Amino acid sequence: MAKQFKRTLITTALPYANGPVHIGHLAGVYVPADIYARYLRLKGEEVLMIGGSDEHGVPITIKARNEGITPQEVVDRYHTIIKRSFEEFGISFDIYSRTTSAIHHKTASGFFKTLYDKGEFITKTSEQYYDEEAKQFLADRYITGKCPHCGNERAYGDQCESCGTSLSPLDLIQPHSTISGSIPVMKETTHWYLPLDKHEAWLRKWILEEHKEWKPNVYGQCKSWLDMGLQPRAVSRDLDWGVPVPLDDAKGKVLYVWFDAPIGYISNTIELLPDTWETWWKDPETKLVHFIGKDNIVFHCIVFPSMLKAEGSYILPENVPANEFLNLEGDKISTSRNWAVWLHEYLEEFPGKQDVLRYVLTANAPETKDNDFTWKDFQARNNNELVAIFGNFVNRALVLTQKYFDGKVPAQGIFNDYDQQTIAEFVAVKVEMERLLDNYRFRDALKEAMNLARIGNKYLADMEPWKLAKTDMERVSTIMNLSLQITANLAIAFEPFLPFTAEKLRDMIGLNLWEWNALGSFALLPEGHVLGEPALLFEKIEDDVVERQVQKLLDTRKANEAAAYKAPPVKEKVAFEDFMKMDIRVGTVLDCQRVPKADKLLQFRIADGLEERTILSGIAQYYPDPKALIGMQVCFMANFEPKKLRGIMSEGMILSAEDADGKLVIIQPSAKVTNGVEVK
RNA sequence: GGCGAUUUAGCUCAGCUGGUUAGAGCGCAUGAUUCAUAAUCAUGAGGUCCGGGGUUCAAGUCCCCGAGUCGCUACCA
Repeated sequence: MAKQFKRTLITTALPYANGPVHIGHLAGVYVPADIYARYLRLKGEEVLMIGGSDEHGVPITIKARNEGITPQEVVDRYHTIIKRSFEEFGISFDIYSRTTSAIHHKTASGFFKTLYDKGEFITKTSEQYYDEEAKQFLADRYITGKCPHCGNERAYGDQCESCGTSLSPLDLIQPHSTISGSIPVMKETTHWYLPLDKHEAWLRKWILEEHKEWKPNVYGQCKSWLDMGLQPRAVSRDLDWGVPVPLDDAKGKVLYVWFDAPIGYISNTIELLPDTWETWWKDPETKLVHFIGKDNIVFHCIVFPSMLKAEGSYILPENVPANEFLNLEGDKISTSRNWAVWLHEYLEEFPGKQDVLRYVLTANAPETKDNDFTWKDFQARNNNELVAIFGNFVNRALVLTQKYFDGKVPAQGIFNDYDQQTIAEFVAVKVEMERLLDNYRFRDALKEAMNLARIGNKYLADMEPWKLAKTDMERVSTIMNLSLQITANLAIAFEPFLPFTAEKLRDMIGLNLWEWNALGSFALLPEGHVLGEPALLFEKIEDDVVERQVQKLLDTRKANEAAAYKAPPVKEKVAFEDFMKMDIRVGTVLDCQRVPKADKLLQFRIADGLEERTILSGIAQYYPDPKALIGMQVCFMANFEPKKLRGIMSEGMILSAEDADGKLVIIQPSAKVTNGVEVK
């Protein structure tokens, strides 16, 4: 814990280049990482902040296919938007690159080769779907078919977007390839796996014993994984978009994104510092810190460290300050549902207000639990805190100086006890801010910075220079000098959080010196120094502005609801004989109960006119009271291949209609019929 | 279902290894003040610390049972 480091390497989760960046990304990763980087730089420490776009993986290829463009064009588009909006927002990356770069391909495949040569991988052969027409294995997302759960015809091999359940390609009914449309066949394929189980022992010691200071959620989740026992993880996939596996017998195989992406941190460092990058990744005196969201904990605490350890020459992260999630107006942020505040849109609609958003996201950061971003809160924090406390104090100090001293820093004179006490408070706040920042508690650190402005306001209120001006200009001189020194201190204290404002303030008062250690000094502005024209640091945000934003969101929600359901296109024509192959019948529910230890499954006992049969159906969440279904007549597929689920043999499928919102409703005959009759 | 985290004033959050009347910011109320973007400063009112048991001289803080929320994971014919 008390370990001293010479330099700090900060990595930020690589945003996936299939969409722009939104406030959730910012609050969770980039704003805190940027605060940390700026703070350390201000202290004069050696720091590197690495970022980049994650540009491989199946969803990007699908997006490309849907839009009729190449994957490269997709990632070019979003990489450009993301990179530009980060820059404009003041995220101070030393480099923001991408995983499609040549350097990354070289680095990642080299990394793989090293592990391969060291014998760190095992291979496993399994059967996967293969498209004979396109002559390639099909990634989960390349297979569509009917969702066994909700009947959606366009479910993907990994997930049904209609009902949200995750699937395996083998689950799909009537699977077909999205590439050629042909029906895929099962074929053997071999992949390399990283045997995480082999790394369990040292991981246990390293995390559970040596990093007890990690955040509770991070530590707890790692412990949970380690206690469950680690499994080998495939590092390659059959796909043509990505970093090719650098082996002769690996045609058509690329590195799995999870293996590929974190190496991007390394590649981007190499791109930036081709000669000295190893100092940053291999010297034990470098402190490596990963900023991520909570969904990424296991990758960064267990998987990536295992990769680094297997390679052998790399250091391990010192901390992984994962944040929780940010919600928006009470709802989960969602790219696909377009429920988000997009950074590039914010920058356009609120020009010059980068710091307002940075402030709100930090003051309300999801550091310990999920938080909610609301426009009302955005407005309140701007008007009541930035304008009223920080902006107002600076304005008071500058306007008073203008009025009484012609805009020149007046003589300091002699500090009295109250002055000294005020100065002492500043020094105390500085110490506290350091403690908080060093422990990744940015929300509280920002609060302390605001306290400095509060101290300033109180100082002016207590000293009342506007009254003394009538009797004791010498004292007023000291008061205003001190107030200006406070202002200069604010420019330093706020730099990590509100860099644009800090710069504006520095320019305004002509402060050249700015380093963290100057914080707490009251000799930052010399007597006689001429100040610039006072300008407002922040402006009020009126009701109609935030109302418009809320309206925009509501419109989005409405549009989403309207667009939520599109009747799927009619499927391929089938012959009557094919239809007749399906044996759909009516039966009566004799019994119905939940399957233990399964969230979604209901177990039906059906009177089918012959004997009885058991059918499982994944509709438990829509029928909270299974007993109520007893006695009801249902339609079911009678000649399905029986299948064991959760240890119970299911002999058929209950037919349900899936509503627009994904809700399943059981189909039943409109009048009572005899059990076992056919439906046609 | 399993595992992890979380649940404290209207809102957002602090409360380390259990110890006098549970804290902060915002909002609210009252007062003071006018240099300032009606901003500021002071004072105050707000809490069966998710619910139920238990350990202890003493529990928001430890143990057990349960509920809500989020994440990971299993299941989805």
